[in-house]
Amino acid sequence: MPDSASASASASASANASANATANATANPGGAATPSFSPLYQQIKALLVQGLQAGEWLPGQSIPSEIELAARFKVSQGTVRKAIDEMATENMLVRRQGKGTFVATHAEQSTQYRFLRLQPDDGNAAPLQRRLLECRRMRAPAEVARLLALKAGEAAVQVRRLLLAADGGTLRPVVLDDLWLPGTPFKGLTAERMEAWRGPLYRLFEAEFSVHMIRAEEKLRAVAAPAEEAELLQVPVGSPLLSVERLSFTYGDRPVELRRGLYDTAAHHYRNELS
Amino acid sequence: MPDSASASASASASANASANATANATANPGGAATPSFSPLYQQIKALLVQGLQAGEWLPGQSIPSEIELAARFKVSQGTVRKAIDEMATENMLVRRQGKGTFVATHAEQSTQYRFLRLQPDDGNAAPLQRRLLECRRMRAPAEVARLLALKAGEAAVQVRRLLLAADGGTLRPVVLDDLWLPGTPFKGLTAERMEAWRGPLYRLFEAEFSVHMIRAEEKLRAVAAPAEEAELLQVPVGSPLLSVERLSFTYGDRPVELRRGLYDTAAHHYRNELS
DNA sequence: TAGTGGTCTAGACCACATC
DNA sequence: ATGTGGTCTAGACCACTAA
Repeated sequence: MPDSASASASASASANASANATANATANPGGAATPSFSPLYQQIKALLVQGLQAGEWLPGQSIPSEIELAARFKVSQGTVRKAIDEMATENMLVRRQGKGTFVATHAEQSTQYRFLRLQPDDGNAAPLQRRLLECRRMRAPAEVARLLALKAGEAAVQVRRLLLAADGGTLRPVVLDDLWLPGTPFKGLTAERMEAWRGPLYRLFEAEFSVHMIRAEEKLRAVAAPAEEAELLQVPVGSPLLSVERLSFTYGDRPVELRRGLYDTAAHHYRNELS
Repeated sequence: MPDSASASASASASANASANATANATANPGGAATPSFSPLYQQIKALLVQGLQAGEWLPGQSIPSEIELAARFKVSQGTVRKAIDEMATENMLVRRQGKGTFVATHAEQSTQYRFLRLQPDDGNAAPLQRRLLECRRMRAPAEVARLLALKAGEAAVQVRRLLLAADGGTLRPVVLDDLWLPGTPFKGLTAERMEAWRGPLYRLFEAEFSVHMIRAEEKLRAVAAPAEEAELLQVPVGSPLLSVERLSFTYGDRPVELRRGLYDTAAHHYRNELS
């Protein structure tokens, strides 16, 4: 981003471009130097991400127009455009022709359950019912602390819940989720708060705790249902279940949720696209 | 862009652009018309895909430079660039600064097993051994024919194989794959041909049958190991296995492979990235 | 040194949404 | 009519590769 000298307002990024290019050219011959170079549009992108992280623009709101951002950062509209393009393909921003560019949110219908890849074998899109089983604050177990980058013994919130599908009048459990959330950002999270909430969990996190999930990694395996989980899912002990361990990240690639789901794939499957 | 008069060779894409724009503007007021409009770079992209499909440039080879393509299609370099950009993000092309743009291939180390999301729980990247169990031509079963868009009773090739991991000196089966391939493009595919082949299967398909997989859809579920499959995978009958049904597509979004894999996830997991 | 892709700019015009 | 993103162009210069 802007060169270190330009401490004034909005930091003439154009000057930086040349500065960076030079730095890059001169740094490499010195040995196995740091990469230490990024194109202008990457610097702009970083600034925009900072803005998002700082809450300058909230999910659902629009960011300034390309022209305005170009003026603010003292670059051409095309450069801003390229920065926004990347952020749009990463689902951090959503462009809407004629209206503006908006901060992505888990509120809209289209992106509501974009991290849930489970779907019914028949195309029925009947949304799943939720049933909260547990929600308590505790010290994060070692493994959880490690994955969430918490200090040993730091506070965490543990949540357990069921997702149920309407199956011809009766509700059949399909997913058993265990969540761990870092205690600090999720200070006021209680069972009541969750029970009262209508809508996706990630929307609650956005709206009430300013935590926006933008990316996740999942590890899948087939496991045999343990006794307790089998009972909750109403399947025989030892039934094959799909285990999905998810680590979700927010803006700075900071992990903010660990989730272990057990999916009953008798009438559902996990859909994935490869390219 | 080029004037609309340039109707000469190579399908002056520019002429289309204006034509399309006009069509679009006039079509909409008429009612719920077809979309029937695509920007110039999409038209260029379509032409490039046609070239790939026709085998004008083969996997691993370079396509003409942006400047040359711009001249050929009578558009600006930037328009060609945008077309190539999209194809690169879809993994159809690979850009290499200073060298050129190349047709993607399953030959290179980096993209060798890009459709195989299974990996060992420890980071060991020891490649899997193969063992071919079966390879025969047959009439495609109804379900297979449907998914591969074959006519009922058309010829297909069925392949069954094991993938095994080196586990401290001994080989342990990890994956049991069942493949169905359309008989026509895979005319000469025999067990001997596959046995003799060193390298990824998809590389063989590219090199010997001109079938290049560029995209796939997978459906995952947890299942209990049936007797026959359990024995092949050397696990107890009823063990939980990850079932992965994959449908792979080549250039025109034509399905060209149906694969059903059973993964033993005792020491491996299926990795996925969500965004 | 020449050729390739990569970045950046400036300006024109189109498509869409809103007032 | 105005403002937004979307497309297209033309040209300059940088970074990388290979001869």
